[in-house]
This record gives sequence, structure tokens and C-alpha cells, in this order.
Amino acid sequence: MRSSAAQAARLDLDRFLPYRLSVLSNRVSSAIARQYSDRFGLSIPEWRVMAVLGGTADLSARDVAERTAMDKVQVSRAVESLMRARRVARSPDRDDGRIMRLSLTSKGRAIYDEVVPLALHLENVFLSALDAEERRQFDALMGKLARQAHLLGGEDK
Amino acid sequence: MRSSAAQAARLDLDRFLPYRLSVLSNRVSSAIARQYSDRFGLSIPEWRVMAVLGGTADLSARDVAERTAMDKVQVSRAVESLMRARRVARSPDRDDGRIMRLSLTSKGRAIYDEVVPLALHLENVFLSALDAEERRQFDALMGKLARQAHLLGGEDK
DNA sequence: CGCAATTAGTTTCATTTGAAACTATATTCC
DNA sequence: GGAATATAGTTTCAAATGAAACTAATTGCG
Repeated sequence: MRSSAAQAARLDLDRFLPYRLSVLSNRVSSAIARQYSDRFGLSIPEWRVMAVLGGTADLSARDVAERTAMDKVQVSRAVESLMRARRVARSPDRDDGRIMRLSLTSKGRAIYDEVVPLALHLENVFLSALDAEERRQFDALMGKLARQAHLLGGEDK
Repeated sequence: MRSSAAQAARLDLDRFLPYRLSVLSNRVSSAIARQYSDRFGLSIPEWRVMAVLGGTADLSARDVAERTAMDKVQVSRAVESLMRARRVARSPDRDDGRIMRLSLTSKGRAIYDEVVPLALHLENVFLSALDAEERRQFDALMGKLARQAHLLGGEDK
């Protein structure tokens, strides 16, 4: 029999979901970030902005924020430095004076076209730890957890 | 037939591993952090230090850094504020004058004993999106990816 | 032993980050 | 039409963060 004194559960960090996610996420992100940071001087927020604009042009800053899960301040600052480097350009929306439409410049596009294969390659190196079936599983499980996390907290940070 | 002009792959952020991990990690961590931050004024680094000390007492700051994947500066600062709040205490190592042995105080232990069930509960709420078999799979897949990430980059940030 | 090289931990300083306030435009509704 | 409210995006200011320098103690090695 156990003593009757309350005994708190012990927490094994190595098994604790938020901790595991955080360590894995940091390792993967920073390995990839190192590549585009070294070669193009891009920060993670800058690359994220470029990544969505590479897929869809003429988004507003707010659209970008939504799609990258960044907040509007981060987007504003990333856009500012990308514009200084002539990698992103913006023009006023035709109907709404508050909105600026953002797009990659040709210079930005050229970088995008170089970074994407690099990023996909690195992703594949990580995923090479899994076989095809395991990748499929992982993909599905991440989807379920992401949906769940979205339903609950909602917030990104 | 495709045109012969080079056409870069497109990157779908929603499918891109680092992005997915980062968003999920942020959502999960911050949902849990909100709990212990609101109730106990603990930051994430502070809670991580308490989490390892709750499992094993008399660790050095370096041990804590290793087990939490934090760097020594972060640990030093978290320990400083935890000591100010009398949640952690330290005493010099008997043989090595450079080392301080860290432990939870009874006040710290009481908080640990409250936060652990809370954290485990929240973790379970997230994981309730998966059935038993899926959890087992996810656990195994995270393990493989963590090992892979460790082999490659090595770095945590 | 005694001096060079390591290791533990802290401090400093510059950069990054986030919350809140702010500006400017759009929309709502009386 | 015009006051009140909401939205897009920027700025400001304080706090968090990280890299590198620093202090103090230890270990390795001639």
C-alpha cells in the first residue's frame, strides 16, 4: 500500500509533449535557418514572409500574418527590412487605402527559387529517418494535433 | 511537356515540417505556459528549471542546462529569479568550488506539486485528439525524428 | 610544484521581441 | 451625412534574449 500523504506525479521532461515539440522544432528550424541565414542573410520571419509571397503574390500584411502565424508587428518589421533589401515591394491597394499589396521583386524571386529546393532538401534529410509509411502517419498525426491545438488555445504565442 | 525554363518548386508552408512543428509547438507550449504563468508568475525557462529539479535534486546549473536544452545564460537568469522568489535554493558543492547545487525549496516543491498535474492534464487534452494506437505511433515517430535531428544539426537554436 | 588550458557560472551590451499606443482609412448605424 | 467603431499597419518603449567577455576555480601536464 501507498502512504496516504499526497504524492505529486513526477514529470519526465523527455516524455513531455511541449518539451519534445519545442526541442525538435528548434533543432529542425535552426538547421534550415542556418542555411538561408548564412547565404542570404535572411532571418526566420523574413524567410517566412518570402515563403508565402513566393506562393501567392499581392497579399496584404494581414494575409501574410495569418498564413505565417506571425503577428502583425513581426510582419511589419520583416517587410520593412525586405523592402530595404529590394527583395519585396509593395503598392497601395486600389480600393482600400489602408492596405498595401506585397510581392516579391525579381531579386526576391531569385532568392526564393534558390532557397526552396534547399529547404525541401533539408526537410527530406530529416524525414529520411522515417520510411514512407511512417511519413504518411506522421503527416496525419501532425494534422490531427494541429487541428486540436487550433480548437483549444487558438493563440500561437 | 514542360517548358525548359527553370521552374522552382513551390513551397507549401502548411506542409513544411519546420513550419508545422513551430506552429504546433508554440500553440501547445503557450497554452500550458498560460496556466502556470497566470497562477504562479512562472516564465517558461523558470518552469523548465523547476521541472528538472522536481525530478532530481542537487543538480548543477550545467546539469540543468543539459536536461532542459537551455543554454547556461538562460539557466543562470532563471535560477536567479527563482532564488529571489525563494522557490529554488543553492549550496556550494562540497568538492568543486565552481559548482552550486540547486534544489527546490519546500515553497518551490509545493508549486511543482501543483503545476505537474496541471501540465499533464493539459498535455492529455491535446493528446485526446489521438487514440491509443496513434499516441504510441506519435511517440515513436517523435523519438526517431529527435534522434535524427540530434545526429544532424546538433544545435538547439 | 606551477603554469597553461578547461570548465562553471555571471555580467555586459547590443539586438530582438511583444504589448500597447498611435495614425490613417473604412465601415456601421443613427 | 456624420459621429462612433473597427481595421491595417507603424511606432514606441520596456522586457527578454544571445554572443562574447569576464571571474573564479579546477584539471592537465611539463
